[in-house]
Amino acid sequence: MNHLLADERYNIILALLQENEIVKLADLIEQLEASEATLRRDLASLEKKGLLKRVHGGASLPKRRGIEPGLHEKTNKFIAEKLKIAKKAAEYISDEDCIYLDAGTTVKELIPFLTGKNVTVLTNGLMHLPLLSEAGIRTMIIGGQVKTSTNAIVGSTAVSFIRQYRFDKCFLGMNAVHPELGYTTPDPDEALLKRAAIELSREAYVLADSSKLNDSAFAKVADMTEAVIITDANDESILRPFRKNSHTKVVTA
Amino acid sequence: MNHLLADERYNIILALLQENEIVKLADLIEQLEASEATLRRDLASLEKKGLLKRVHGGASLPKRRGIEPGLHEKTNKFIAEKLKIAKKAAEYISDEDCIYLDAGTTVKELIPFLTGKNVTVLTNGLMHLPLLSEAGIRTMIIGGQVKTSTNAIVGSTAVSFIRQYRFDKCFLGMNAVHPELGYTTPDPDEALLKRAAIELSREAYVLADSSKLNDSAFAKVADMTEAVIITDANDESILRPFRKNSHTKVVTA
DNA sequence: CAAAAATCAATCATTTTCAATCAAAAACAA
DNA sequence: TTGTTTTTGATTGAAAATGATTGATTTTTG
Repeated sequence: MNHLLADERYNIILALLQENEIVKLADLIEQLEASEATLRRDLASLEKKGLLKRVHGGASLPKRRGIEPGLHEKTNKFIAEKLKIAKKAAEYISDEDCIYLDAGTTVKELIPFLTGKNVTVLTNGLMHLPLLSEAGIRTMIIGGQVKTSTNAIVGSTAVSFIRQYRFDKCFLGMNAVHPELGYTTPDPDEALLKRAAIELSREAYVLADSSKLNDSAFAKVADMTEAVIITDANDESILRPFRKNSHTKVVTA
Repeated sequence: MNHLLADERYNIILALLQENEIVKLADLIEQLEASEATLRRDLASLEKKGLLKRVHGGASLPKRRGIEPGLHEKTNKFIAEKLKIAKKAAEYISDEDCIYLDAGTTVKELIPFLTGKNVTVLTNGLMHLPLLSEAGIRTMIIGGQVKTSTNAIVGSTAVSFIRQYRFDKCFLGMNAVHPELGYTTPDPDEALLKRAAIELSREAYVLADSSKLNDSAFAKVADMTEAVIITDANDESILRPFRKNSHTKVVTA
């Protein structure tokens, strides 16, 4: 087995990682018969995608939070998609930005990409705090009623709290995205907060995997034109309705 | 077998610890084939993360290990005392009360006693949220800056947030309690928030085990007369200075 | 209690690994 | 084919981790 393609090397590296939790660069050089420089680039590239974490002398599995058994089944299915979306969203974040992070699993994947960007974060998601703390990010949390089922802050207090601030960007999760009906979510309280975040941001981004597209829920958050939609869907038949309105901005991860 | 990566050594050390409760440095040198200096650094690093406790000649499991269920048993040395204090404090809480719970381990012990009392809670302690949720208590959290070292909300935003509310009672932890110097704490930001809570409450209670008595810290919170002190100390020689001022209310658990 | 042994923290030289650069090789398009 | 872009491999100085040495501190022993 002589020359391997880049993607083949990627797959082997990731497979070795799954087996051993950690791989040494020296071992990779031997097993894949590629140069040190190439494999070093491979590791850098895979780390950028969030698929592994580089350590001195090799790489290890990235720390995955949230081993709660209940949520495991739901979240795991779209984890790769969520990661792609989060990676894309991170490209829009600049140094020194003040950003709002909505509660939710997709937005959570965005946090590891914030390290080193020196951003300030305001969030209503209690589940984000451990990761934000670990990433060493200046964090503020919205005050208000704790909704225990989703570990998020909601309610009128939360809305008036958030109105004290202005953001460079906001990143929102969303339950349903529809070309004509716009962004919607089941809980009216959450909808109010999301709407406020959009209004207070210079740029608003909605992160939604393809299962949320062309669906609608009870409470309206905003029209399609009020926020950029970032999704993993690349099927043109799904995306075409969204492109009809030229003011709707669609980004594919 | 080649040299081990740092993370691999960490994992092996921790695994050995799980098996034997204690590991000798000399054994690690032999098993991991690394130098004394390296392993010494490893132990220092792991101790910094709180994953083990260094002892002369090796390392042992940290006292607070066993991460899952009973948070009640593993906080500090004074659990029994804290529990007695919390139980006493709970006697002052009535049905339908609106109460403020300060961050801190002693106040945390109070939460299980709230079940069934139909109270509304405002808190700045992120560490309280799981227990409050479990107890099914209507909970609001203060908005503001997250202080990661103590898992609490602090800062000027927090103070102005709390001023929107009024409480029937507030329950505060305290680092130091002194008969003449009053209630003090090391962090001025925390002091401001505690002081605000006292002002906004019809009745204020400070929960402090005997190790905090007759001590003082940097930032003043309030005079002794402004809050009831609940403590486990029953040594009259300790308590007498506090009783000198007849306006100071002392409760022994 | 004092001496001896063991362990510790701090420092420095050595080795290993890293990131950046550039030239050669391969893949690709016109 | 020719020219261009992408990928790869080698080289470099910088950065990080390691191992040995030192003297200070702690524990054990007599």
